[in-house]
Amino acid sequence: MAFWLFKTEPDVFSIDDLCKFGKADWEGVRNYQARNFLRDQVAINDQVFIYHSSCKIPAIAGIATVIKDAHPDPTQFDHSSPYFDAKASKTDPRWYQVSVKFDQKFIKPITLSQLKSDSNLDDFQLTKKGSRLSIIPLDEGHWNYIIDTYLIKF
DNA sequence: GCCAACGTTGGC
DNA sequence: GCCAACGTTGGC
Repeated sequence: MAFWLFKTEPDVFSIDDLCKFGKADWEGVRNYQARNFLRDQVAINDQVFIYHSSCKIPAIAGIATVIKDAHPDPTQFDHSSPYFDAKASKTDPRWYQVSVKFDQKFIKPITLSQLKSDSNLDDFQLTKKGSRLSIIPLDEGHWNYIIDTYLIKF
């Protein structure tokens, strides 16, 4: 089992949407490095931090679990989709998605500001300046550290 | 294969 | 809305 952070703009798709629908196809990833992670490494049962970006308080908002590994992202073939890609074909798909299920929404999101000020997370890609990757791997140590340190326990 | 121009991301 | 950082494109 591996650990990941998936970015999403909450105005487009939020942890609340994932909670409401229960599961989702993680569509619309249009960056080759992120695509390669999705296609080659993300596996069923992997754990995923759902991260809200481009919003008032950027933060890890909850957790999801991978329920289906890579398959072609159908929005690349859909002319009416903002994710349409004229250079992709069904015989030679360019973009992939995985499917995730809702696991939990944090009562208190773990903010980027918190993570950035933690020197134990200096080598976490998310906290690095100019990090734009939307699918970020993290090791089990980082995953557990973040949960143990920042998740409010009840 | 280099690199300038352009486009996008995303924090602030 | 600004802009730094990064990714992509395309001429040469």
